[in-house]
Parts: sequence; C-alpha cells; structure tokens
Amino acid sequence: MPKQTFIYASKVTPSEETIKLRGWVYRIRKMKDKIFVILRDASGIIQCIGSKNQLTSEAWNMLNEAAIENYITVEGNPVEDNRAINNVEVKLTNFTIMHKGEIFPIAKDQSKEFMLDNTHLFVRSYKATNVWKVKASVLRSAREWFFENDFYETTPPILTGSACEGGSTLFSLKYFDHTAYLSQSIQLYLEALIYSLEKVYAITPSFRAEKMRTKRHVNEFWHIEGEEAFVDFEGNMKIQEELVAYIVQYVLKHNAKEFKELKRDTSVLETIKAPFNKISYKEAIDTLNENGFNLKWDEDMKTEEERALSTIIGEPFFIRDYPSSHKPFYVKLHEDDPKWCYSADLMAPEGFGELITGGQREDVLDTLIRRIKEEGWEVEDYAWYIDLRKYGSVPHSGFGLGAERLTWWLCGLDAIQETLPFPRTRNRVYP
RNA sequence: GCCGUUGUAGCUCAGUCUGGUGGAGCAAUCGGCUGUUAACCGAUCGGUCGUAGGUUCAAAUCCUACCAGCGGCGCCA
Repeated sequence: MPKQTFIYASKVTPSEETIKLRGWVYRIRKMKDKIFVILRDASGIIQCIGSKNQLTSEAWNMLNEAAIENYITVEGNPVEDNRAINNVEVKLTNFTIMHKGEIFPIAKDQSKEFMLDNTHLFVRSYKATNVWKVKASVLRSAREWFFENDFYETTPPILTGSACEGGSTLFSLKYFDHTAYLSQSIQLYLEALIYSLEKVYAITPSFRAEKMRTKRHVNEFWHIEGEEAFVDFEGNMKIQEELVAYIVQYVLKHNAKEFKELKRDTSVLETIKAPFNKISYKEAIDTLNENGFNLKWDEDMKTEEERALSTIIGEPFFIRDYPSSHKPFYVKLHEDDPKWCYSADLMAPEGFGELITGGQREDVLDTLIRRIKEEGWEVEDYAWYIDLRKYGSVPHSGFGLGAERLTWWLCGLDAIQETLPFPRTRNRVYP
C-alpha cells in the first residue's frame, strides 16, 4: 500500500479511519478548551475541532497560534455532526502550522478598490474559487462540443501586423522595427484555416483598447471563435445555439455546488435548449417600440434598449439581419436587398445582453474589395485576406463567443470583471 | 473622450452642509469564555483626514489647482 496521502475536504465522510488534510485556515474560533478551525482547500471547506484534552500540548499550542490563511496540515477522525457544515467534521488528533506567515490583509469588509489592489490574494476567496470552477467548465465543455462536432482546435497568432476593424481600439506595441498590434479577434486567420481544416475553432485572448468602464467590458478577454466552410447564415446560428445549450447543460450537471454557493437561481438556465428564438433586427425595433421606445429601423440599439429587449424576451435569442451600415466589411450582404446583412447577435436573457456576434462572411472577391473601400480602409492592408477569395473561395460563416460574458451570465454575477482572476480594465494592469 | 462620484486608523465607514482639542465597527495585542458557524464579552494599540496652495484667531470641514480610485455612457464579446 502506498503511504497515506492527503485527501480533499469535499471527500471527507464519517469513518473509523484517521485522515490527513492540508490546506489553509479559512476561519478560526477559539475558546478555552476547544478550537474550531475551518480548513479550506481547492475542493471546499471543512470544520475541524481541536480539544485541549485530546491533543498534545505542542499541537494545542500551535492551534492557538493559528491565524487566517496559514498553511496547515491536520490529522483526525471524520465524524458525523449536524452542527458542522455538510454534517461532517474532523476531530483533530494532530495539527501543524506549516507556514504561519503574516496577518492576512483581506478581512470582513472590502471595497471594490481594495479588492482590486489585492487581486492576487483575492483569487483564493470562496466566491472567486466558485467562479473559476464554472469558468473552467465553460472552457472544457466548449472544447468537448467542438471535438464531438469535428472541429479542429487551431492556434492563430495574437500578435498581428495589420489592423483589422480599424485602429482606434487596438493596443499597439513595438515589434522590432515595426508596429504590431494585439489581436482583437483571430477571425480573419480562422477564415484562412477553413481552406485546410474546414471546421476550426480557437480559444485565445482578445484585446480591446476601448476606454469604457462598464460591467460588461474588460480590455482583455477570452474569445471562443469558430469558423466553418460550406456553412451558411442559418447553419451558423444552429452551431451557436447548440454550443451554448451544451455548455449550459454541462455546467448545470457539473457545477450545481458552485451555483448554490454563488446563490445563483438556475431555474432560467434549466429551461434552455436549442433552437433559440430568432427575431430580425426590424422585429426587435418593433418590439421595443411596442414597449415604450421610439426607434427608427436603422437606429443603433443602445445598451439600455438591448437590456430591455433581453429582459422582455426572457430566454436566449438571436437578433438577426442587421442593417449593413452597422456591421463591418467582411459580413455578407443580402443578395436581394443589400440594406441588410447576414449578421446575428446572440443575446443572453435576464438583461445580460450580448454573448456572441456571428454571421456569414463575404466570399465574393469584388464585393469584398468594394466594401473595404466603402469603409475607407486601404485595400493593400488586407491583401492577404482578399487573397482568400481568389483561390477556390467557398461560402463560410463564423462567430465569436465571449467566455467571460457567458460565465458572467451563467453565474449571475454583478460584473464581468469578477469572471477574470486578474481583470484588465482602464486603470488596472497591475497586479 | 464625456458625465458623475469618492479619498479620514491595516479594512469598512461616520464626522464636512452649519469651521472650534479626530469617532465607531472589524483586524491586531492582552485577558475572559458554555459546540462555535465571518462566535461572544472586557481592555489595549492604532490617524501628516489624498497632495499643494489659499481664506481665517482657528480648517478633516470653506476656496483653488493637481493626483488617484470607483460608477456610468459611446463601443462591443
């Protein structure tokens, strides 16, 4: 038999055996002859009780010195007790402080500002840990879905030499003797890769140098992007809704404990299944106008309106067929009426708003060149991208899903910043 | 970039309107303690009131400038 190893707090069940655990002091409550210490590890927390008359004086003294976030190891007997969390506690037979360290600065009350100054310590908080677990499930289940649907994972570059979608929101940096940019989206590269693998995806960080400060934005986020050859606008939406529905089902199955601890009411999530509602941009405007707004058909929907619509509809839905003037040059236009284009946004319910933008790409060489010129870009800057339409151009579509947007909604958090361990915002690039 | 708002003890805040010797809770330290659930009780410790200048007999408080943070909007995932 191998030497007895440490077990996770969540695996502790009442038994006759002596067990060992290691982790950090989450809470500690000291009395004259008894001390309760709550041990925290990656799996959760468990109450341990140390009694003066059942410990060596050395262990008892150490227990008396223990403080929040000390690294500790414990030995004891797991017993059933309805006064403890999860009705199990460990009656200590030994207790060791492995690293005492200094006084942990994060206490009961924290302001947002203090929390952000101490993000490197705040990541270990109970709430944050639950969010990291849900996010891990989002990424894992997305990969699973792609794998099961014959998509190849690819690794496009994050450093790019050309500015796609305009330069104002790009972070630039010195690249030897040139200027390079941090990627806003690897879409154009995925479009190149479909000619090889047909169905591709990538999960990469995307950077936006927007100077906005909102609950919905961070300057660095993880982008789940897919691109598919021979798939049209309708087929693309089908892929998106199946992917999102799969992720929702996965987290409901695997993260019930986390949702409970985050106090997330999952009843809305439980009803979600593909296909989703689809309304045209025009219908969206009409719906809003019926609900007290006064918008014209080609007017841009603002956050307030999108949020209202998302609350009215109450389940995930697509807004499809946007006015062409609202969307970039690579979006394919309707053949019969170029006023509209094959672009759709997937909206989360409950007022969380946009999760995905996707659509069919312009695959006709001349139209693409004309559109680039109309938007005022230099055709030479997109030479390699235009090349893709010269050699066996195929109809294709794709989309970009924000991993943080999705996690934010699934967990029902106040702000998207909470879904990243080290959120990059306008005034925060440290720690 | 625009609008708003905040800066007082290690942390969370009151005190600013109406100028007159800086307060509370938490943390820490010491002591007490009935199986506690961010325990409880008592005591102690702890501050260049964001920075600079101005008004005044007197400024955390009024005025000016600056700095930093936070919230929102345009944008978007």
